[in-house]
Amino acid sequence: MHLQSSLAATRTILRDDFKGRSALTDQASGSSADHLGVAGVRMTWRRNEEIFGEGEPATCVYRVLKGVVRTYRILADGRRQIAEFFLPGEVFGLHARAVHQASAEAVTDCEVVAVRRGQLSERAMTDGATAHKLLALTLHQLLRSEEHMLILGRKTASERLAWFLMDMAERIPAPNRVELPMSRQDIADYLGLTIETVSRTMTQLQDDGVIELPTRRQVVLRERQTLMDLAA
Amino acid sequence: MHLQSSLAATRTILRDDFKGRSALTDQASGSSADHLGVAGVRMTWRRNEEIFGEGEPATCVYRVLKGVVRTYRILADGRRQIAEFFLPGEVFGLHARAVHQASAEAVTDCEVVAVRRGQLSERAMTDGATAHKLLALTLHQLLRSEEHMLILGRKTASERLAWFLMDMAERIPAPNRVELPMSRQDIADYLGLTIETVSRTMTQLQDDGVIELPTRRQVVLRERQTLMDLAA
DNA sequence: CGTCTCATTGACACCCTTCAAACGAAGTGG
DNA sequence: CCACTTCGTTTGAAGGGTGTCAATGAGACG
Repeated sequence: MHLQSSLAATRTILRDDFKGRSALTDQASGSSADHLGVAGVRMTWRRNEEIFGEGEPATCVYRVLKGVVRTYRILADGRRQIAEFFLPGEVFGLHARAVHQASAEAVTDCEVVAVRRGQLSERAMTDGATAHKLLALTLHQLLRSEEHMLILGRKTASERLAWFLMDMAERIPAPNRVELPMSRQDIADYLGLTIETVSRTMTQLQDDGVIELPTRRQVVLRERQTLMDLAA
Repeated sequence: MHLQSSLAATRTILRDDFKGRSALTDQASGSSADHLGVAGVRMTWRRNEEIFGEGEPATCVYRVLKGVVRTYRILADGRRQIAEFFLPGEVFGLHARAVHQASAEAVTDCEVVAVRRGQLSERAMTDGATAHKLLALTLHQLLRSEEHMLILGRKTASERLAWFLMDMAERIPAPNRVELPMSRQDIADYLGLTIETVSRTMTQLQDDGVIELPTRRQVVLRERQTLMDLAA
């Protein structure tokens, strides 16, 4: 668990070093952009920077423009569960309470549009279409998290990884080749495994001819059907 | 896995035997009731009866009046993950596209109010308050499922069980005594464990003096703090 | 008192984790 | 351009927590 503890330490450093600064640059670079029919502020975050933390007041809802974001929960001893990765076009920060129940960080350098929750709910109150859209986004997330639960509760390491690869392949439209934006540690924390198991399972899938790993961040899907069967 | 397979078999039998019948009685006993500001139909279901199945058209949103409901997903080989238990007052059936993505069954004999999705979304379109309520319910579910993910991905058997017991204790208001409405198999499938591990862990907690098990369905919380610490 | 279902307990196996070391790619400074 | 460092990843060996298989036990019901 010391790996994750050091990760947490890194995070704290990053927060202290850069957060204030980017908060400024964010404001500076903040050209207005449309998001759910509400004017939003464009913001940029660096790799591993914290976007919001558990317990902070939830002021905004975000949409990813470029890059990838992770949301997660963490235990006192460093055990981390990544709830979701958000790719360009996807919306995160939808939370029930006034206070964030999870943390969000930039997996890669990224650019997002932020919309004030107040403005959004105000608009939703009067505009049925916006309310509907908001509900649809939330339901989509709920749907995904229920599938995620099945993965975490009932699937083996290779099944989890196969599901993950197929899911990424669907979400990043690219024929039989997936560029993974996140580290092995992120994948492990997303799938409820250790980094070693992720690595070993990757190698195993490669040895079986199911996938190919030209570089550490690239995966070639050799036998889609095998992956589909595993992921099912 | 044969235990779960036989469970599946039992379910099929129950579906074939009773579903048609209760569908009739449901209509018969259907007195109108209020739910989310929309008139609903009161329905009753027997223990282990299927309320809706994965893949069926999603016609209704439900609210529990009496009894307990479980929603779950199941794999081809019988592995089952229970997403949530719904207690009196709680709402289920939200998570849906046109077709249900999970199944729902009665854990105990139960009584629910069903509201047509069509009517509900129609009302939500024009009434901001209803839309807001609907969104809040969905966000609450999402919040719970994210915590559930943390449990499934990162916690040990005793931590899972402690969390489960504390959660049930909060939801069923009763001082230091929890009446479990569901079987060990249900608990196992909710927590991503086997029935044997649930049983062993229960016994262990009892041996440690943390809980007491007067009957199989009753749990006395002896050391709430210990449970809280484990569950955290 | 039998039967059925569900729960508990035991013995053993195994998948995944833990601990540890080696490896490799990327960046830095000489 | 090459050592050197650093961080992330891979690989190995060993151990443990949970699963599997099997038998026993305990309520519920007729």
